[in-house]
Amino acid sequence: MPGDAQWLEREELATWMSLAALLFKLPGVLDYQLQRDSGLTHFEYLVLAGLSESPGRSRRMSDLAGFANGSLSRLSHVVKRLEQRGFVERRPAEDDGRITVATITDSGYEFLVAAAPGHVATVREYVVDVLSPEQLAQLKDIADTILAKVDPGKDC
Amino acid sequence: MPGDAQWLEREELATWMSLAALLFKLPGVLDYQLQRDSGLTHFEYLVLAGLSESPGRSRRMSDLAGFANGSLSRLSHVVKRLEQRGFVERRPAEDDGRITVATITDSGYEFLVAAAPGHVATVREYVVDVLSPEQLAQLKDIADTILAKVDPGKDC
DNA sequence: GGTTATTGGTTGATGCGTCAACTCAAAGCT
DNA sequence: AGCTTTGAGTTGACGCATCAACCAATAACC
Repeated sequence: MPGDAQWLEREELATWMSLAALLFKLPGVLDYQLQRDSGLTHFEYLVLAGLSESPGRSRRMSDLAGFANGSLSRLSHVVKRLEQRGFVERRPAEDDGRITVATITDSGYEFLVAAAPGHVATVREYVVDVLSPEQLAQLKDIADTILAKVDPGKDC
Repeated sequence: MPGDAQWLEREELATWMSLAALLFKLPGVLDYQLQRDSGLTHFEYLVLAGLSESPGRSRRMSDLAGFANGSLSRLSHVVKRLEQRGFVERRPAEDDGRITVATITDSGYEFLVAAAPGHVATVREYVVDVLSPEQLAQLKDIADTILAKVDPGKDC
């Protein structure tokens, strides 16, 4: 029923359908490229990237989970796999035994460096380079606005 | 190709990180609400919605897969589950035995109608109502632009 | 100071998505 | 007609994410 808060107006619906389609398809494109060229998930890539740019190439698990936008549980599984591949190491923090600190290894770092250009090129090809500078700015505002609602307390 | 081909500028990177966070988190919010309140996936919801608004409440599988932004394989699995729940029926088309036509049942339709308000409310709460009309228009343009690159030949 | 609560992470079962292999039907070809 | 090719959809195995239960270490509290 149009006009009712219970439903979406035509314009609203059209926008939502476009966004929904984007949410379904864009992750697939990114994962496909990374998987094919580097055997990495987008999430795994973010984990390695998050470690590589941290001081000491190390980061505690919760922090890393926040950075990579995933749950701690998910991260734990993923880091275990990355550890088995020799890309990451884990050890408890000295001052607090509850905390686990993950560190990217040299081979993990090399692997990331090898994977990065292809990933960046894909991000450029499908997102950055198809939008105007104005649209990029708009997109950032829009995404941040929604994220503030979805995930209050991060960023801000 | 604007910009340095290999890396992202600061602004570009910030935008991309925001979008990436959105891609990770927004689907979770939507799926969570639908799962909790109706025992449906967002994808399942789209499948039922796609059927409900089609003539004869029926649609062929490939068409439905396109509408719901998923692969035919994925749809086949999902429709099998929905069929087991009594929400959907499948039968081959009369004129072409290769084509499978899916139809939403009455109980599936009732179920969808019961699930819709909560889903719509969530979409409003996290997306539509936090953005200005201007931003909604921008978002649609942006999403469609990216989708045209991701998925050339659909829409537009 | 000993018990309880809380915090940080891990683990295992379950369910869904993906990929490749497969089936069946309809055209194409000769 | 036969043989092959293409198109539409299904299936099964495997991998990953989620959820809930769990464990360990620290902090709170009396």
